[in-house]
Amino acid sequence: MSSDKVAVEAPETRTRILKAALHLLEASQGRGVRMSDIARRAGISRQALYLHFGTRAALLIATTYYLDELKGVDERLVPSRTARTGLERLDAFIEAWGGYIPEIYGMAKALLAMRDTDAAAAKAWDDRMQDVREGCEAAVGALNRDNMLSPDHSPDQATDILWTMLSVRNWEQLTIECGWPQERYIGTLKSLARRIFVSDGTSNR
Amino acid sequence: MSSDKVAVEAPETRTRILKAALHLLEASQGRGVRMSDIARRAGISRQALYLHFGTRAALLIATTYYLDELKGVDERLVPSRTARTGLERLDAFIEAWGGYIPEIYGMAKALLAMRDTDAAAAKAWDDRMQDVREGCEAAVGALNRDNMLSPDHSPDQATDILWTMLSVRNWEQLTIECGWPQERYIGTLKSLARRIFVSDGTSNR
DNA sequence: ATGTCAATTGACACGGTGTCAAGTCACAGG
DNA sequence: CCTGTGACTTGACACCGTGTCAATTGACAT
Repeated sequence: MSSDKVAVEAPETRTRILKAALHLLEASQGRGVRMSDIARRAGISRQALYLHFGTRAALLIATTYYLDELKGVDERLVPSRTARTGLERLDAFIEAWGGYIPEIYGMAKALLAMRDTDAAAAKAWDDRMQDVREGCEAAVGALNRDNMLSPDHSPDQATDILWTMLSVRNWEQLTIECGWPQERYIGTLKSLARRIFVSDGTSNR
Repeated sequence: MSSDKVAVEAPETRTRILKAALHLLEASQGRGVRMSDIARRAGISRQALYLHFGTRAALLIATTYYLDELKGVDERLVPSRTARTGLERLDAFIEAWGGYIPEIYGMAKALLAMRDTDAAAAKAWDDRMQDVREGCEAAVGALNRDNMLSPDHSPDQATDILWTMLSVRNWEQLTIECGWPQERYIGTLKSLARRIFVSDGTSNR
């Protein structure tokens, strides 16, 4: 019925490619996914891939944006942004980002692997991480505004520490290498963050 | 004077190779070091490299052993092993390992990059990290024996956390990306570890 | 009929690792 | 002195994965 242009039969090659890339990256934890694999799964020739994305890095980067859109990063951050207290904000942010990591892990891993060799990939990754850092900064700032930030750390340093704690690598090490279930990861990180950043004497539990 | 076999003129090709690899890995932070680069710097042909090390991974792995020997890892760990209290042991271990990281960073980075694609490299890296983990376990155990381990964490979980805190990646993020000087890295990690693992009420400073 | 757009096929360049064959050179022992 | 032997050299080549190019096809629109 409703005709607009092509639709239905050909779901926009470009998005078919992105879906294929996403699926493969997820399935293989980001390791060993070649352009030809993605092409095959998208049902096109390897060369046609390059008609849409000039470079493996470009495809990977486009896939991250697609993924964000798909998973609704922004909405997930609403609880954090609307938190009333600094403590709530810290918890909400850890929950949101910490819960997002496993969903993007394959992508992240692949992009991270290119970071050392490809400048565009490096920039894309660093931009993303900068966003996360801003989230950390905001949480630390909220804590500070509540006079709850431990005097042991300046806001900047606290941001550095929180940002590092919440890195994809740390998630990987704790869940995949140490075998922690996701809930324990989230729970422990929340409690560690409180213990580290929230000043003593004032409610620690 | 003293003649043993060859010596002086030909410093054992093998070690010349290892030295070359080491130098290049250090100088380039482990990125973009090719077999041909190492060969050139060692003053031999690329193919001759393969007479000594069958594989890039094998060469990298041999280089880590050489590096350990050169830098005397074992001696560095003596203060940690001979510490009288758990607290001392924790501090000494953080100082020893945390101080070792910058010296092996280039190597580590190169090995880490191969980890995802090369099984031998993965095993070598994981073995090394397992050693570090044992150091963490020992420190946590000593703390526990002193009844100083915070009841918030089981020894196993505490080990996981300490091990993750002390990862090369975290060192990289804090010093290289956040620009922390090495002393601040060591100092902050020590204080974080105390804050996290040492039970409240009993001496925190 | 013409043009254009998306895609196809096949071929090829490049960079890096790893392999192979043949040759050189020095130094040993009979 | 001749003959190994071992370390090394040179040159060529295979394999992989990325990226490029040229020629072709088929569908759709004008």
